[in-house]
Amino acid sequence: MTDELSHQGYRMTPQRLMIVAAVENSSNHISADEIYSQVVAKYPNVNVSTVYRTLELLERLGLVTKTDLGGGRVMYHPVEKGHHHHLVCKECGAIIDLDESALMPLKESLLHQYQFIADLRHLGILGVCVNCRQQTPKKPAESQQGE
Amino acid sequence: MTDELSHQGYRMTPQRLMIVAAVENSSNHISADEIYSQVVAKYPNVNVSTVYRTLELLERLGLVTKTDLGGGRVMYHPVEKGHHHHLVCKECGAIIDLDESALMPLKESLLHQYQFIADLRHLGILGVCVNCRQQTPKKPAESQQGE
DNA sequence: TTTACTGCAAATCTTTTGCATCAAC
DNA sequence: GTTGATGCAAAAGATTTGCAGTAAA
Repeated sequence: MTDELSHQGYRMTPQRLMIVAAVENSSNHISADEIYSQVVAKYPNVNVSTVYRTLELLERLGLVTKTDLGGGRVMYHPVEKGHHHHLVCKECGAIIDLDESALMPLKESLLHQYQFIADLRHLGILGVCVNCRQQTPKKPAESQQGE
Repeated sequence: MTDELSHQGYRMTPQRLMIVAAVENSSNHISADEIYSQVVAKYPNVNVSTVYRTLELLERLGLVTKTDLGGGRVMYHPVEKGHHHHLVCKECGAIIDLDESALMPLKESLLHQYQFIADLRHLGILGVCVNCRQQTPKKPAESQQGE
């Protein structure tokens, strides 16, 4: 990503480097807020607006994608890590990655029945995961709400 | 809905009646903001917070569901009208209703392969609709990769 | 009369923007 | 030295909340 940036003539500032690193090191998806926290830890002067501006740039260059899983928090993930989808557990907030192939039948049926080209990059499916399903007791959900 | 409310001991205020009416009369999905606009037109004194509080109540009572289609606007729709899903066109913003049956195969495969109980009431699928598909082919990067 | 509901204003929370300054090239 | 990038503060947009007054039952 940094190569791509400098290649395209963008300046390589320490802030940018750290933000890019945060996105690249994220397992899969990361919010602007999480990136900000990470960067601030080592570079107390950075501002959130820089994070947003950098993410916007990365998105414009096609290096990261933005996903709105609902709940008022947009997630970012590096394109180079490939596409994946999310099963979001509404009990415990866990995010399970879903293989692309699981959605191909849906994509095809939408295309044939509705002539709709589904962009399944941005898909989050809400539900209940295995663990929460078995431990019926409701945890005082900490991470998510968007019921 | 009004029956249900008064039945449960909630007070029937004119504001509440109008908010409920707005939700019931909406074709399918309506935002808090749209409800507010409708209500304010006839009752200039109502406040947005009343709209939100009423929607929260209706949701708690299981009379409406909340759907976050992304883009920072939450949509509400009456449960009694049955579930439906949305195909959201990212070109023109059109929202196409999708029959529940189209998603049953997905729901089942998620259950079997991931032991995940998908709550498909809250699903919005981004993509490109028929009209926009036939017209100006815009961003080559996006439509090509099928990312 | 009682207290649930409302309006208002102010607070959140996430993201954006204007602007003067600063630093990458 | 240019001018693109940053920090700061303030704005914007959606939603929430504290509080005192009001009206439904």
